[in-house]
Amino acid sequence: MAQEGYSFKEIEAKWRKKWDEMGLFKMDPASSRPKYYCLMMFPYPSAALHVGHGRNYIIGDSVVRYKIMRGYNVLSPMGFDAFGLPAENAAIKNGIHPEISTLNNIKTMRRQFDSWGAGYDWSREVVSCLPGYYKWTQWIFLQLYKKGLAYKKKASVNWCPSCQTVLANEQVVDGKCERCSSQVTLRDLEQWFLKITDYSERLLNDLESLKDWPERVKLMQKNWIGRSEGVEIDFKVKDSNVILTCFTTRADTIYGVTYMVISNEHPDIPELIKNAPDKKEIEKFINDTRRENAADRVGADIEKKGMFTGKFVINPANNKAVPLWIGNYVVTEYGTGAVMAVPAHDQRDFEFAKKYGLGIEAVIDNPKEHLEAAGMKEAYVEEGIMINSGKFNGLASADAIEKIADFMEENNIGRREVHYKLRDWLISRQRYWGAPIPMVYCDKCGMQPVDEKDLPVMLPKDIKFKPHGESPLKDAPEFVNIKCPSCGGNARREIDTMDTFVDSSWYFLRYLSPEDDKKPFDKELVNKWLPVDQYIGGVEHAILHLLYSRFIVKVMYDMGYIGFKEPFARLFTQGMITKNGIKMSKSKGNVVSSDGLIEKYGADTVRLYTLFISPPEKDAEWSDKGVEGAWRFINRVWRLIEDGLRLKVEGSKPDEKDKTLKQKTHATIKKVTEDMEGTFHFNTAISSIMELVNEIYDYKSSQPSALGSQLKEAIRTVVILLAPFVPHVAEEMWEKLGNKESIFKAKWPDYDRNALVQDTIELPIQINGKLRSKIEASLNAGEDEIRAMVMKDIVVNKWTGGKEPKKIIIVKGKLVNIVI
RNA sequence: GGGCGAGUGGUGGAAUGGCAUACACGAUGGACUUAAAAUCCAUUGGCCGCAAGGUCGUGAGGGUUCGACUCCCUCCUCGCCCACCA
Repeated sequence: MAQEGYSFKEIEAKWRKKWDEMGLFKMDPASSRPKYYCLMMFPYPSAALHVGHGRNYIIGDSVVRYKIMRGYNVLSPMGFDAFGLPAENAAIKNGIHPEISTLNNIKTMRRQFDSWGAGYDWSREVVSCLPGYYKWTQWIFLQLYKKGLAYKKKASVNWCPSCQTVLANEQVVDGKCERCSSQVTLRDLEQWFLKITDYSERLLNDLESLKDWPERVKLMQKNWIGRSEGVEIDFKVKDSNVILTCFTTRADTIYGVTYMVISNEHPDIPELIKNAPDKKEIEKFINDTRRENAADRVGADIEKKGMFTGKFVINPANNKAVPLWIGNYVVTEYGTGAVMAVPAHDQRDFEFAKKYGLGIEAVIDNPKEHLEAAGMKEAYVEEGIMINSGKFNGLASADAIEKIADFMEENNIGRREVHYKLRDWLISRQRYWGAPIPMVYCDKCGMQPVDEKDLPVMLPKDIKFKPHGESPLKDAPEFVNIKCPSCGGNARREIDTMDTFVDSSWYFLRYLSPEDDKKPFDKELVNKWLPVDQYIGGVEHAILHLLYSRFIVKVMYDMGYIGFKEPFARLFTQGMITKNGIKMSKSKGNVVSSDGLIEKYGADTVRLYTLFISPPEKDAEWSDKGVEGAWRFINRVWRLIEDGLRLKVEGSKPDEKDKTLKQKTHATIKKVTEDMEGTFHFNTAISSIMELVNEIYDYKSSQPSALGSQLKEAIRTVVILLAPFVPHVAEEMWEKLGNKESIFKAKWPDYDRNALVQDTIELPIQINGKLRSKIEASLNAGEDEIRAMVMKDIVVNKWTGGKEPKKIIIVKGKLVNIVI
């Protein structure tokens, strides 16, 4: 229990007030110190935060405080990603307007940030649901529209029947709605898209420039963009004018094509089947499988289904006619929606061919074991030697890919192409609580953008929250009905709002001039402060949020609004805190309230434990007992200060104990500094400080009366090194040690290289067996003694037996081995 | 199915080629106390041993090396991301 110990309540309140007064977290625009922009992903405002949330902000705050101590002019802003579904869903349920609940939650969250001691420059707060912000989200939409990067099309979209809204592909998890877990269905709606696919290549290539991003995140982005090089090949449909183009990365298998299969949404289907005798059946098949596809985004192991169209296509490589099928396993949006099927060398085609009795023709031979098409149990997808492929026989398949591509291009039957998995970004939401899309529809003049000077398009406040499949804005006539900006006649507003990922794709630019009502961001300021030096957030945003932000930044760059191409120079993704092995959530009933713990132990204890629990990029299991340990440690240091104040320093005789303490002190500075600069492994930084504290206790108990000056330095060092982690109590201790200024004005200590123990010494020497045993016999000798022996006996070369040892291994002062 | 990561005491974890288990939690015993709390001290991987000490030990098996938790190969288990992307 926490009743006996330092009085954290007073101390924490006292120093928070001080920091506020001294403007510790206010960025100084006039400063000449080097800048450091440390950005936390701005949160969605939710009511009750737990220790898992706390971890994110505590990590960020520790970095910020460390950088302040290192003399940087730090920008550490905070804001709120305040539009979004939960507030609107709550409004439907309990009738409280989203704006009211959201602003209330923001208030609560600000208080909780405070309670963790997390410091921000609140004068720069950004709240995405306020008109002063979403005005500029709308402005960004208009810029994209101007550039032809925003367009509308009818699209088959994921529809959540429960939320009554459209979901992005990414919001569909295992065929279910990410938020409410209802089964997702398909719907055709006119939707707004942003043309992120225009930037596929650059979004991919520029990943390389992001040296300080976790490889894992870059890989996820890379896979998401999904670039593949291949060939588009034209197949003429027999007895028809239609030419079907398919995309393949395996042009080497072209001679093995035994059928072609197109998606059930392929645009040429009506033309292809218009005279088919079983047209009705085919149409039924198409409708059935489309419905299944929608329901079965689960993916896993859907049964492959297909139907013959009655048509044949001509393989341009060998002029053979092969049947044309419609299949449920062809992805409409990828490539051309048509696939040349090579059952012998593609597992999916193999399964399909087996099921429907289609031909299997081997054209790549396995060099290890000859392939017989008849006996194949699965497709052979590896490289090999070309067979049954006309003039390409005998080539290695990898070479044949190039040769056949050349052949296609020369004969104008195909061409090299690059395709991406990345799809355009669907931003329309049939929802109220988001930024209205600034477009107008006039019966006479058609669709047109809202004039920039008329922004923002304000969200009306008086709204009925009754889901009916369209935006609630439809029921706000004063919003919908306006005069056409061109002809002045009757016109309607767009009633869809934007995906909140649009809001969050540019907020980091707004922090530099949050109040500016003339422009979204200040070119000069953002060019000075961005890219963000350190971005910190959850790995769940590793793909979408980061990709969208990178996209918007590139567009702004292309339009000349900013001078940098990537928003975030360095990225850190932290793990979440679990309890009983699962993520904390109200519904699971495993939430550890941070307010309660802070009440009991104070913010510093909660911070220390949170940082100590595990390396911050990993998930970590919460333990209430562990908190007690952190509390004990802080009190242990606290007592050290109080004792230290009573000590009389005797400036005399530094002995062996002083030397050890000095070594430990400097080793600790080195360790903590390296962890702060590099991996953010606060857990090992803190444990090394704990070791130093233990060392100090040892020192004290061994020399209770005569205490050297080394003790003072060690204690002072402990306090400074602890400051980023437990700022309040560190300040208090710093003051007790007689310092007048805040510890955050103190200089972070440099370590003295000479004071450290040299870890390993490698000496190139010669040696024979006799000396070896002699040295081994003195393994416990000090480092100097071993070295002396080496010098005396070996360098003089008296023992050389013709053998040349590679090195002597001495680890931490002891001979470990002799390499001959 | 593909990609990535991880597997170390009772627990969280440390060590990235050099004393395996730092630091902390928990546990056991002790000191202090009328008692409790707090604090301090000792022990805490397994096995053998009264002890000194010995021996085995980082998911399993093999390899490289004077030396492997660490590097390489095969396999097992778990986690995350993607998933019919031709």
